[in-house]
Amino acid sequence: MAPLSLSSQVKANLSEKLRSAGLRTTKQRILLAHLLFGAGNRHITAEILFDEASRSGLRVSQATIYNTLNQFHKAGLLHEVIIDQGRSYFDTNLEEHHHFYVESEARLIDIDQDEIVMGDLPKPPSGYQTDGIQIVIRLSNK
Amino acid sequence: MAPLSLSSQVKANLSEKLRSAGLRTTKQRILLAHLLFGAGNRHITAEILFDEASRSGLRVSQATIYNTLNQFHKAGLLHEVIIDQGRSYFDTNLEEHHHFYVESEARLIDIDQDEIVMGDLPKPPSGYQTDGIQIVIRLSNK
DNA sequence: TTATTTTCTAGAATGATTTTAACTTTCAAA
DNA sequence: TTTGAAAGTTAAAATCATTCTAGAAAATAA
Repeated sequence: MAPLSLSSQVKANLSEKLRSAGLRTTKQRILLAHLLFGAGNRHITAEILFDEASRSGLRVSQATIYNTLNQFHKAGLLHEVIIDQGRSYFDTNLEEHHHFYVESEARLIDIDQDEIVMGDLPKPPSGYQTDGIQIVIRLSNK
Repeated sequence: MAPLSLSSQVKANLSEKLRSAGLRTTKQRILLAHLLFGAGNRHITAEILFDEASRSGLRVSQATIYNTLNQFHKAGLLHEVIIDQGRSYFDTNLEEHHHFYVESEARLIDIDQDEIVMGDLPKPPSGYQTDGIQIVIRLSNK
């Protein structure tokens, strides 16, 4: 496939996004950011992103995929969802929300925050602070 | 360390537990069941169980540790908790309950069911059924 | 006891992720 | 601009948890 070429407008927007997250702009990061953030909320694994990058015509190494996902995560651009033993999902939706997980399809489905009504959460033990809450509802085929 | 020897009473109880779960009784399974179920609720990884078994004097292969944890899980004697990328925890507490997870210590802490007040859960999409719900509250040191 | 099935084991294989070390790019300062 | 230090990228090797393999040992059934 011919290399995906991004308009300079799109590139400028993505560059700005990376810079304001404290990240340098590189060709690889711009392309990967475009794949990640260019089309609504996504749940993405390293493997999926690697395949999409390959198909889009930019040759990116696996190491760069992993580095980039981790950096974007640390910079607050992605949420990590741990739901499957041995494979990380990264969620572009940064709003607090939760997930259905369809094990048979290795697929995540968002649950809007307002679809789960929760009362008080338990206080963390002393000396600890809450870092995040994750609710996963596992689904199987009926 | 001298091999841990279990009283025949204890062995009989564990044998019964395995048999009624549909599992054959073997020396390894009895010892591992004792480590798992002999001392209140526990959150255990393959590595922890392997170390405890080694220290207790029975030489058990890693493969047996993994096989046994998976079999006990399939037989309903253990709950699997996926909370950490690339490592499974098995929980001997079969009651519905949830967890704090202290990342810096790789340690789980139970949250009693009645400490979390939840309203209605969202209905699964059509064609799917709910298999289980897991709530994890990640903690960091204050 | 004997036969059949299951379990156990060491070691190889797998699969996701991280590390290494050399090379390239970015960016700030001259 | 040039330049040089710091950061990023890469292929390949290493790591780590877990699973698989194939043969030996133990458990149950006949």
